[in-house]
Amino acid sequence: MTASQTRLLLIDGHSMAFRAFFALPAEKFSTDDGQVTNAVYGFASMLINLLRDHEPTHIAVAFDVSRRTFRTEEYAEYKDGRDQAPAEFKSQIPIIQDLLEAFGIKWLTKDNYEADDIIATLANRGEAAGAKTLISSGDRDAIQLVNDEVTVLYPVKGVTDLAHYTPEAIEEKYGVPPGRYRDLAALVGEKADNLPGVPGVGPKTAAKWIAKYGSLDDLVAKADEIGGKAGQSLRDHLDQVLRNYRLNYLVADLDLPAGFDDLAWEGWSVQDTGDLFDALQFRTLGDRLNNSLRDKAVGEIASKETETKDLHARRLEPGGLGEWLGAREGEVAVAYTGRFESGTGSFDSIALAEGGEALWFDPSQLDAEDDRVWVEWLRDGERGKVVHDAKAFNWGAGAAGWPEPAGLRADTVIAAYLLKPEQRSYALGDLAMQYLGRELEEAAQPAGQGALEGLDAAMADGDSRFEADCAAAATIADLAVEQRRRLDERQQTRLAEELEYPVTGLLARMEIAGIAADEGHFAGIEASFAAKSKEATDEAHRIVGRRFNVGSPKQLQEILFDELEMPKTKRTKTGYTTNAEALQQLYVKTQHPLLEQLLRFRDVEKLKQIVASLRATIQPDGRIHTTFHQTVAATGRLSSSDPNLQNIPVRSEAGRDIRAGFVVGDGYESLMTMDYSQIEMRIMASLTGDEGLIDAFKSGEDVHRAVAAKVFGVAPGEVTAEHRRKIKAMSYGLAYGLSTYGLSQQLGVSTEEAQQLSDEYFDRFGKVRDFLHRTVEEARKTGYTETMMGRRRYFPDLTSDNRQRREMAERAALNAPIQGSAADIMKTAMLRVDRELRRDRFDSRVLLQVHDELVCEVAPGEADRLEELVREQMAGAAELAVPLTVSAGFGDSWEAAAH
DNA sequence: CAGCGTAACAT
DNA sequence: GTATGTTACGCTGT
Repeated sequence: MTASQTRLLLIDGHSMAFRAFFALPAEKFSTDDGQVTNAVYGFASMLINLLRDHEPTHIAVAFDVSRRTFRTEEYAEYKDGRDQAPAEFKSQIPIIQDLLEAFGIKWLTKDNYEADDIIATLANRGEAAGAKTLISSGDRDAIQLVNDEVTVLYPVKGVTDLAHYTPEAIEEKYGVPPGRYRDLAALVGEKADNLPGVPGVGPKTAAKWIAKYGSLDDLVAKADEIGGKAGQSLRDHLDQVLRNYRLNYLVADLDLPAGFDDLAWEGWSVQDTGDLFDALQFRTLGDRLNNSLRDKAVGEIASKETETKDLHARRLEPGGLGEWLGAREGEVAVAYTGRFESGTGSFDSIALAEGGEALWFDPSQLDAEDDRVWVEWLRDGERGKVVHDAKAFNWGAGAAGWPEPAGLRADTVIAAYLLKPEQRSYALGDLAMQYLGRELEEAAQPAGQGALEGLDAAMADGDSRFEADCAAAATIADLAVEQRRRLDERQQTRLAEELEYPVTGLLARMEIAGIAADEGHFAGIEASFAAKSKEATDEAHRIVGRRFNVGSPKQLQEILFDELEMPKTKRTKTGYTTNAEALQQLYVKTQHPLLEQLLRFRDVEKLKQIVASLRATIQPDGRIHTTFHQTVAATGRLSSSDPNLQNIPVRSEAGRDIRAGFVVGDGYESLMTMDYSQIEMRIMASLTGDEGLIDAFKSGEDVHRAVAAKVFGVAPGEVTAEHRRKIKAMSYGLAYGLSTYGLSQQLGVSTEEAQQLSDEYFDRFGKVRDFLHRTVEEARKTGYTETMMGRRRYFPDLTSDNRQRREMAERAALNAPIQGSAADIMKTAMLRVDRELRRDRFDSRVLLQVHDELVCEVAPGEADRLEELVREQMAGAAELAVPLTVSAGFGDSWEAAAH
């Protein structure tokens, strides 16, 4: 490119932003306060590339104003049938316009016209000024503008991969010169614009015709000569084709406020782009700008160390591990690959990185000396480690016979969770992009759950594997630094370092330990559930008079509502609900014996499935090793899967029978369960500071009875069971953001009665109402709620225009600090218990956590001491305004240990 | 036959 | 009305 030449860059802002919006996942690009930024990021990224690669002297970006244009006046259905652009997209357009201003780039709109018309006009002016013109547009209409001086850059994939549409490229792709593209488009139609073409005529036929007849005009004039179905079809749709031809013409002589000279680009503002990128939490675009467009910067670029340091990576030479580790001064980042599941795992490779140095090895190939050094390094808590998914690493370490790694200074998965707890994926590649703006090769993903599978690992050849692993380790190191900075900013360092990171190690041990299962017991109850299920099924078939799938809601609906003509229940998306509550109500109304059998079937079938799935997960060691997820529940709770041991039935007699299959393991004396009583309500009492509620807890009475006594103004002894039931529902409902409607449903009373109960409750416990109110208002202002230990959760929907979304967010915001604080306290308690158990060399151990309950395996002779220890550590896990009481039980099964 | 959404239900 | 995970069914698409 000669420096003297005039080069004009024209961008269709709307269409490129739209492409970016769908190319980048919205959930990975949003600011802490919930503004989605994926389109802005993609657009900025594309813009920087264009500026760097084409060095334009003049630039303009055109935007559509609204869907209504002169084209919709001629053809009302123009661009009809498109989905409404999502709100997450629309909100990004003004930000993109701010971005352009920070870049010193002119952007334009014109009432009644589309962005493409503006572009056509400006291209025209560019031509008059002797400029070479580039048009970046995702709209095919722009193709008609292509000539020797005008090239269209059309997005192929994403927004950074752009095809160069020169006249030759158009000929090649469409079989017509760009000047005839309109003719072709008129015949073929444009789905995106809701312009139907000639049925049966695609680009191939259209191009053939145009080649033969020269132009659309000539083709139309000789339409009668064309034979075949296509020819008839053309004659039948001539009006449509001519309308398409009129509409796809781009107006090239608009009256625009900016002349060609006004489009001259002077450069980007260091200050303004910096401010905007900060606000948008784009970490690396600024550096990319500095590096690729330094000479077009307006303002002073602050000097700064380059973030992408050269990495000196090498493979371990036998016996060299000690020397390499000995040279490390800071914490060492660990990346690993292999297979990991259900409390065990095996490593394929490990890469370590620190200070620009990386070391790679296959841990199964360590020589005796390196193995000794490695084990020693893992054990040494003074040697800091940073890992991406430490829990799975610990499983592998356990399986390899290594000591439990000590000195975990950061886990980049957990840190990402604390920073953004509702994010779905914390894969390293995503975090690298999100926090560092760094692309990571696919093969570099270390294998936690759901990461690199063995097959892929085998396919990656040795060199790419080595490089990818080392790059991953270096990335983990950089990621940890950036995350620590952000956690510091939010004062969440303690939450991370003193709570979440240590919990990871404990969870790994619990998962590795697993809980013993009585397979014989499970087999027995599964058979009994299966027999009962068959009974119910057969009986249901007999009543209906034919066989059908009792487990199919769809078939049930046909039988209940069509054949038996029962009253319709609440609607679901696909019909009418057949859930247990509805069936129960139908039974009350109709007394139909089929309903009894259906309910019985559902009940027993569910239990059967639970038992069957549990049996399937019993490992060869006779134990069930669940996986606890530390980064799934946005409130801070743990979740459990494979199998989920946090939803084993407890309320029904038959359900509790399942718990009897979880038993004490060999070498231990019993199981102990210990749980917090009404922890969420106690937290509420403490957070609200409501004296009445605090009193109720301190009175020593049953708390629901005490609260009911206050509400109804009677002595605790005079509270009826009915009173107590209502108050209990109300108290629990509070923390869920209860509505009077919801309460009335729960209690089976009128909304008036529910409203009255609610009023009476709040009359007596006013501070509770104030607190709930304040929580939501505060969250609306700051954008987030906070737990007792500073765990945050963001609620962008609190200011949504959509009532349903807003109210949903309000209820969740109300619940988050309560449920989340309970989670904080339980995690604290687990660590305290574990610390004491290890300090005093207990053989007993923690096996499970079920939100407000811990299940421990008791070593012989330790029961009394254990109970005292766990009770003390759980009760002392938080200083609340009310006592934090726990209750304990022992038994040789989980069921027997209940209390 | 896999993938996906829905309904149902366990905590 | 909060927060999850698992299962079966039945539709869509390979």
